[in-house]
Amino acid sequence: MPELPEVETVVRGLRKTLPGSSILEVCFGKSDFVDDPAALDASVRGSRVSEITRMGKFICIALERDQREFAGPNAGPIHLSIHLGMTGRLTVCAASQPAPTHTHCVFVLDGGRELRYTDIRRFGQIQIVSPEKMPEFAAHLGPEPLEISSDDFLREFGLRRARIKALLLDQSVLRGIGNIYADESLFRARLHPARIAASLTKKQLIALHRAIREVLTSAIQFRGSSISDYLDAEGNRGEFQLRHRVYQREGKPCVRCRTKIRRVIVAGRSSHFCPHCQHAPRKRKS
DNA sequence: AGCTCTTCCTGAAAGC
DNA sequence: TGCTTTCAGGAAGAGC
Repeated sequence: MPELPEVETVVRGLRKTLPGSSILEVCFGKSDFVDDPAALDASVRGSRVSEITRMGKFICIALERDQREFAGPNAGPIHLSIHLGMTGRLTVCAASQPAPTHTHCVFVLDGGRELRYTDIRRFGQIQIVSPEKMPEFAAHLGPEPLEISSDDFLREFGLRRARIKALLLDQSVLRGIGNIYADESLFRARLHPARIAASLTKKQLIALHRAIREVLTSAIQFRGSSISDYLDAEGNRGEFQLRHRVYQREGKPCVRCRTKIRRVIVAGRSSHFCPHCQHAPRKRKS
């Protein structure tokens, strides 16, 4: 499932071919995951891609719109914001290539190309964000985990009474971390996912901050983790799944101590950890 | 504040 | 073999 490293890889792939492209029209398959498909088409039809950035797990495609074509309040730049959900894929390819099943949104480009959004489960979302709505959009998201300073990290986590795993998954605390990288970071920092953030020592929090940076940086280098359906913008698999130390390794030996990796539900999510390296917190309830 | 439960959706895997 | 059930999970919202 696409998290920060996967989305970053997709964005880097899109940057190779998409900037400067014109969008001729948008075609939908199933469109129940889009608020207003007709409005989306009207907003992007005739626009030109300027730049592509990432905000947490969101792909932001900046579009320039000619004043002559987009009159009045409809003129000016906008952002196309795309969240891949669990199974979303975004690829650029020749229109002549057969579209995979579950391709639900096609941006027809100049030069006989298409930007295709394929999403088996349709948990993703595609929306238009105007410049004036951008601050509000960004306000729902915490800092980038690769940019937050250790001081800010300590401040954010040090006082929270929630379990550390829940906080790592909370996009308003940090943007971009999902289940894979939460588990992998906690393993590397040797912290049990159910630990209360505020109960952690400064040293432990610093170790976690560092582990997050290391895991995400490494995962980006290996172009993400291809478990389930993830493929990058060029249709390639990532390789970081081969380097997972706990995620989806239930019952397999810990790479550090050979103890069997366990899986429990924390914050409503499967959480993989080594019971020897990551000590459970003191019992809070039955 | 933070927890749990529910909803959305499909396909893989388990159960019978 | 073949059908039915269960489960996974990102995010948001409800209710406690």
